[in-house]
Amino acid sequence: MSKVRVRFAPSPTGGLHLGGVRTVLFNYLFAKKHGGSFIVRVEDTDQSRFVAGAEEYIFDCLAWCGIIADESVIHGGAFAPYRQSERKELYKKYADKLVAEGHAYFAFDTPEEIEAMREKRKAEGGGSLQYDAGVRMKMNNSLRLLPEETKALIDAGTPYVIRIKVAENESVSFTDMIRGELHFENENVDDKVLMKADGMPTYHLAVVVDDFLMQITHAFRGEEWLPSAPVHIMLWKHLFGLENMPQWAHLPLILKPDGNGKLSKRDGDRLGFPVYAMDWKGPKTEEITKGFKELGFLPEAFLNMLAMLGWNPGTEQEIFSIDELIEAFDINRVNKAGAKFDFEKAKWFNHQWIQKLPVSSYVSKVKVLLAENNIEIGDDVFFEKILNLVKERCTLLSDFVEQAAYFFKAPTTWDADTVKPKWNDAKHDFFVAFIDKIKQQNDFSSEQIEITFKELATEKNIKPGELQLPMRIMLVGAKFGPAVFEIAAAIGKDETIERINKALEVFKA
RNA sequence: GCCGUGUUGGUCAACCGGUUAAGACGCCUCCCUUUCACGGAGGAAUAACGGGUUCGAUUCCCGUACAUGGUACCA
Repeated sequence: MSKVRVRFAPSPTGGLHLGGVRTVLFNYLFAKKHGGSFIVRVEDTDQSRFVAGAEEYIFDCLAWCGIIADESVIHGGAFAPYRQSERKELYKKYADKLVAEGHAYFAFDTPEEIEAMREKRKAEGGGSLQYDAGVRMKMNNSLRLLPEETKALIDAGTPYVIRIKVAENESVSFTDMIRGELHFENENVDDKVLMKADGMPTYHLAVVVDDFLMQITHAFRGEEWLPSAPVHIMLWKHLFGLENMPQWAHLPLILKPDGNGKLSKRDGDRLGFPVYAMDWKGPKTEEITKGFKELGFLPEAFLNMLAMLGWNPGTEQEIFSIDELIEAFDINRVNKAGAKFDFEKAKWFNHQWIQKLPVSSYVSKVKVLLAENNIEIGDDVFFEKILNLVKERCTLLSDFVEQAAYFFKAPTTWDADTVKPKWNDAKHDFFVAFIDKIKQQNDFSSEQIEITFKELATEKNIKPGELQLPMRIMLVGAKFGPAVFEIAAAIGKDETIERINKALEVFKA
């Protein structure tokens, strides 16, 4: 086998959704696994739907995921240009070749005429509504027209498209890496438009030409392309030869969690989770759709979660780094059926990765989050220590804001309902005495604080347990966080005393 | 309508003719912890339906149902 070359070919018409990222991922894993190259080209043949900024956005998302293309618009490479709009002439050449060899033809039909044809076929009760062998000799195209009539129309500047001429009484068979042997009867394939009236190719022509020119060996794409695969294969046969065709892999869809159907942006809005890798601002509405990145996902977790949607290693391992994924990935283990997206499981992956990674790898991201919430953090060493103390309570990076805030800022509200009903003078006296004790104490380690605390409680004849919760409320303000003595040790003696005193006043009132 | 693809617990899923049908998420119970978590131990919960083939089908074949994708001068 020649060197593996795979490609991801996004259409810059919107955000990069889960299905898109997973397609990239599988492409990337496969390429890296086989020491091949991963190239990103841009499918912008429909200029009317092209969204400004979408192309940059896609590369930003890939960069966040740590996926770097070997060749692309921004990374260069031997097969530039990578934008289909810049390769226009190339496609035309191949389309003309197809016409010259009788595999394609000019069609002058207006949209109205085609619509009329469909209505007629429907009325006649025929199953198919396609522009195919059954009707093409009744349409306004170069197959039915005399050569001089065709020429006259073209010379007169009549808009036309080029359509593939699907051979009659034949069939197409091919092997899909995921689905195995597939078979299509030509009578079910219609004469797809190859070149549009504006001179741009359709995806059908462009994908084949580009895959050939860019020497793609394995083509991964969503399952929604399966029905048009026969057209692509015919094109390969006519243009470049089946022996040069890449191997196909049609990936299963990512479905919405409730009900059925392809996951869409709307589902995310409705169910409250992101479907885009990063924040995406709609071109018209200016409305921002939340991304996994901004919600507080680690790219490692995001990729890990996506990889396990539709693929599994056949072992019980679920947590994979990108390198481990490359090592373990096997296209034969990709499932055929679509997978429903489960946000709870996605969060679980993120929680796992927050624990697994050293805090140093995400400390700067958390720092930004705290800064956004006006929380001053001290030096980095102390900050990382705090992160280690609270990380097991964090599912999203944004959880660190609440979990770490009280280490840097004294509480301003206290969960009084927890303390007040059981509050009494004896407890008040305990804390006054406790302050005196720790004032004299040089060793302010959590262990020593705990010893002092418990000894004093025993002395005062109060169960330590009954005092720990009030102490927590004093330091944190609420019922959460690591061991109280750890917190006290972390914030230091002075701050601890200050917080206890402050709370004592509040509880008294 | 026509064509394609798919169907193991609520979700992700293993098992590719013989299993008490793994594991994970979520849910429930208990333990740990006088906080919240983590962790530990348990639990409930699954092969769409009907025919074949076979000594034996969740596994193979055929129907049906359901779902989903395509049926654009969108990708």
